[in-house]
Amino acid sequence: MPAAPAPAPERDRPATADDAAPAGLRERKKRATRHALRLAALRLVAERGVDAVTTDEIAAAADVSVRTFFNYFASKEDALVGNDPTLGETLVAELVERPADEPPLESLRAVLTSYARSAPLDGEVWRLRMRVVEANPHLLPALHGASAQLERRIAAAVAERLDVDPVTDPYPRLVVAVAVAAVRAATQHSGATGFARPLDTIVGEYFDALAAGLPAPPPRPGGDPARTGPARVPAPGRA
Amino acid sequence: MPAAPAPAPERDRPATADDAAPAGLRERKKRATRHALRLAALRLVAERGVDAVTTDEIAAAADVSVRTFFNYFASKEDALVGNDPTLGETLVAELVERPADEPPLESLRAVLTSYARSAPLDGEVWRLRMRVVEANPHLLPALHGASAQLERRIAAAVAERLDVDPVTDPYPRLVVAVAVAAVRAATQHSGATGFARPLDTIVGEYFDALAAGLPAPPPRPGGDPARTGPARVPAPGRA
DNA sequence: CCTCAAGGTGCAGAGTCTGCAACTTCGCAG
DNA sequence: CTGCGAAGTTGCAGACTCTGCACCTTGAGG
Repeated sequence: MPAAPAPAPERDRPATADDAAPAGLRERKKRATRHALRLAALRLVAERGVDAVTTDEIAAAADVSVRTFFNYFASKEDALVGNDPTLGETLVAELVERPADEPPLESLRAVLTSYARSAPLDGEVWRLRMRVVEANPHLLPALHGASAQLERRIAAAVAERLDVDPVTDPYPRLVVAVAVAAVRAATQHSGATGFARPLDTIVGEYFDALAAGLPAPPPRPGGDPARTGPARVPAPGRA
Repeated sequence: MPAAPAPAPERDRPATADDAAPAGLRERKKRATRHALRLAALRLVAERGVDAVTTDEIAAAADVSVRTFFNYFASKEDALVGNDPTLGETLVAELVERPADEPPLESLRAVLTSYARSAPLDGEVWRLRMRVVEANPHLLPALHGASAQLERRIAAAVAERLDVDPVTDPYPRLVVAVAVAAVRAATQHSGATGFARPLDTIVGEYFDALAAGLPAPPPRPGGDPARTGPARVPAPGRA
């Protein structure tokens, strides 16, 4: 099933922004600091729990002042579960390059699988993040909230592509909300199953399921009560 | 067009929990205090903005101590955008009463439209909430996050109904994430259009769109560039 | 009445986060 | 290579959020 016939080109530059873009020294240092802070936060929290780690300690671990920590992240939670600030524009940029007549769900599929392909580059962050959220469920709201601004931004872009009013027309909001929800579900699934299969594959399958109208899963095929296969999305793919 | 043929019974007791359940004096007082606090918070923030209102002032406006405020809400944001703490169990309770062989998306549709029917009972809270979030976009993450715990709880219930493993099986997470996203999108749309049409109708339409695989909207019917109709979801309904 | 438990309150203290005013470092001409 | 402006870092003061704890107050039920 990962043998998708590549329905569209989708061969751009993913660019997670944590990417190794060869920029000036300043820019590189900034990225490094940001990354160091995030990693320090995640590592500390992973071993002690959210409440037992202060911004003081995180900053110290990354060798910067607390003030600097707050120059990079709006809050402790942001450091743990926040998205890269450039992600929104990156995704929108990829979106506008999709063929204008492509159905929105299809465009989003392309853009988001592309994202899912590049995101896990930063393996440790992902793993830690999932572990930390699992261990501190009260971070869940923050995790979900992290994509809120993103969602709004992308919905605006979709509205523009469709040439409809972004506030009164329901469609862009809906597709984007649903698409982002699917990506989040995929991410959680990926984390819950130990990152066994590539994230973009899972995201692709979820979009298949979406496009098929989320059909109910096979109604108890055999009768084995402990059915717990690795991952089995209803729709096999629209290849 | 809201003349939906009522595909399923869905005639239970919605019960928003801000419901007027005739309980003991203690219980009534608690509800009243909670409501007073929420309302006070929303009103103050609506006119001054989030950062210009302190928990002190909110508590004062509701005639309780700050400490009590925090007994009711985990944070200022929680008071503004948080869900009622009983909502999760209420929804799950309704969910388990759906016929066992009903497709999950259908069950969720029933439960969530029912919720959408009862929620707007508390008109002022809804209106203020939407207004406040619109005026303070940095609340958006909190708004999205508010349903995170809910989502997890419902997904667990769906997994149980389907008798699959809630952590390794992707389906429950996906349907629920998507369904909740649809409800949120509907809520936002409803707010953005001045609550012109009943929320449950909108939610119903969104579920139609979901079940139909989120088809692209009609590709520019005439050619009028300023097309801004009241609300026009692609799928007319699967009646 | 009387008692118990649930809820409300005040206080102290830890921690988060922001504005401001230096100070240091990078990028870029001249 | 030298110097200047922009960008980034830092420390500090201070407002605010949130929690634990001990002590009251009040509704529920004998």
